[in-house]
Amino acid sequence: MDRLSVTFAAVADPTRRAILARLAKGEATVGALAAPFAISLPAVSRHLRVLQRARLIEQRVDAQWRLCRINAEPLKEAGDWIEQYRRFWEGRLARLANYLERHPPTPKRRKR
Amino acid sequence: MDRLSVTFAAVADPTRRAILARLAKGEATVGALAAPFAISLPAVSRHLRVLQRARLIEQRVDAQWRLCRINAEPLKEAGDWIEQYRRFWEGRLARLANYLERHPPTPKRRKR
DNA sequence: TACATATTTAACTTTCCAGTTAAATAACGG
DNA sequence: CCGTTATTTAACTGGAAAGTTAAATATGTA
Repeated sequence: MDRLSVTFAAVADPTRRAILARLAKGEATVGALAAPFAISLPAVSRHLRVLQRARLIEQRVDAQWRLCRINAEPLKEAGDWIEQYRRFWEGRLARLANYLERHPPTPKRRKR
Repeated sequence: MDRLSVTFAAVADPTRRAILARLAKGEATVGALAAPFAISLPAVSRHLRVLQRARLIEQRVDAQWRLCRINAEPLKEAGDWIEQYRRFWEGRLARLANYLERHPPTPKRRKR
């Protein structure tokens, strides 16, 4: 899978987004990250592996703890991709599309 | 699934992103959208259903054609979510993180 | 050494996703 | 009405994802 797909897939899960939100406030251990969720620790561990594969987090070992840290850098590329489409949800084009939705141009029949 | 998850999941596929890129240039029929890909028409049809479920496209019927149109509006919310993390990949915080990565602070052992 | 804590790995289940081919549906044009 | 074109639905397959419990691994402490 390409990087962009991996990034988007990683954040397409509410648990993983919540984990990132928590890490935005600072480093945390796996246990601390797991605490708010009703799922088992192995399940969280796997979510972390997905985030790690997407390079959205990094882990550092401190004794028996794994301290997780956010690495938002892959989100830059994702944000850039989305940004391409900004003109479609704002400005002239969006208003035009909106207008056309309400006032369809006479639908020219396609002959062949 | 929540809206944001649905949106991210929809764009986490290169074929679907390519379809959106094509639609950014204007409306297209299902057949025209399918043409560039090496996959069957039913497969494309399902990709379109995923995009439609995410409300990233809309379809309009013209005789036996389904004309697809982009609706980037859901990307706004996705972009906003990503934007929250911008400060982590640029500016002070990113530089600090980078610095710390290179010069780890004396790792204080956790006692208990 | 032995125990407790933190986390991962293994093995398994269930569900979802993307692809296939073949058949169904819908609309046009002669 | 019939054949052609456009697209979807059905039925099936293979593989990946997310969850579970139980066992393994690693480290600090008594």
